[in-house]
Amino acid sequence: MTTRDRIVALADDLIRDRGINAFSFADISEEMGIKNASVHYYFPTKSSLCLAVIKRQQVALEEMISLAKKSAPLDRLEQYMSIYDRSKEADRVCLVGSLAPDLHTLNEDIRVALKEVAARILEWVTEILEEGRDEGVFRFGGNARSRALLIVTNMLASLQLTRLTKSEDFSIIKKSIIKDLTS
Amino acid sequence: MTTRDRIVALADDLIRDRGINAFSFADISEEMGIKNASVHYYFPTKSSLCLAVIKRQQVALEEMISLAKKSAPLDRLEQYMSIYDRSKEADRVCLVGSLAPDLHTLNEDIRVALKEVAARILEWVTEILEEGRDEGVFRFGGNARSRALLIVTNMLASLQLTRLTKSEDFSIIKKSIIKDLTS
DNA sequence: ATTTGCCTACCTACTAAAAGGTAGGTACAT
DNA sequence: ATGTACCTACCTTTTAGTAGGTAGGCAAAT
Repeated sequence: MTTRDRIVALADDLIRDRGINAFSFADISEEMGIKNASVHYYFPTKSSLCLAVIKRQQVALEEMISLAKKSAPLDRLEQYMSIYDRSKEADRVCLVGSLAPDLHTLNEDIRVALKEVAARILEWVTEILEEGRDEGVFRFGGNARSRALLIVTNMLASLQLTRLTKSEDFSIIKKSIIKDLTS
Repeated sequence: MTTRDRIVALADDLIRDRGINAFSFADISEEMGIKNASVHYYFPTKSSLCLAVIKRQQVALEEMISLAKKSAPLDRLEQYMSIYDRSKEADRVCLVGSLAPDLHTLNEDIRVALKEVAARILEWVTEILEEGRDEGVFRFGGNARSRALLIVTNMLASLQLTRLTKSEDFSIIKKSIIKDLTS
């Protein structure tokens, strides 16, 4: 991994651990054993670093979507949920859930990119649900996008809420979502 | 309203607008037309101010719960949801949803208080659901607490996600929750 | 009745640390 | 000899927080 990639990965981790406004270039440079100015060499501003984190997420998301393309709807849904599994293990929240509360402190570029991510996730889950219903493996009321909104909000907030309640609540939420859809 | 109460109300608004780590004592003192040091007179540290915000939320929550006590389950659920309505109108997120992503930057006192709030909300919604099911007005699979987890996560994240998608999505989510329970 | 003293609710003026960011230099690889 | 990937050494602003002062209200002591 290049230094640049390591910086972005570390920033991503810090943002999802404690929020965009609670980490500094010093946190990154110290952790990496380089100097403050060297981080600025790759990312002149904090905004540019944050944007890189989001763009990376976008790439990873597209990769996951196209990798899952051939799977059955239920498998695809479980793959979607597994994104949050990995976050939960490290007690991180998701990127959208970390940045949305601080949205009003972020510049336009970042807001646009974040909106794209949110829209893409919703689109993907909507697609999975539609296909699942057509195939008869999923049952749910309302249209697929409304159902996707419910599921995405469940997943997003589960990482946040279960920081405060019990960790087991995370898997309770996951199992309930699947059960609701398949029974 | 006393100066002290105005400070707490303003801090609450700022936290839910842009996050705990993106507002300063200067934001408060300027808005109120007093000096930085005067805010410190009431709240020696930022943590103590944040704690006061959470305690205020706890009081408001208990007030709402006891005020709603005699209402029917469906009305009580709608009263619970109306908390988020008021936030959505001002494009604010909820306190738990604002602080949870930044939890690792907060001290123990605050974490404990926030856990209490989260637990109390869950308890209340669980109660409403149980009673609604017993009375035959609500239908849902799984136990009441699991269902409460789903609904609370829906509401918490709806404020965050709909900052990024469309505002109408917020009422779509609300209506879907009610419809799922009552059909 | 007036003085004395204390409390509340601010103020001025400051500090130390941390923040994001910059200018310009260097060492090595191509 | 040019670019890449760092570095040293700054700067400015903002941050949370503090020390100590003051003006007015109240209340007991003289």
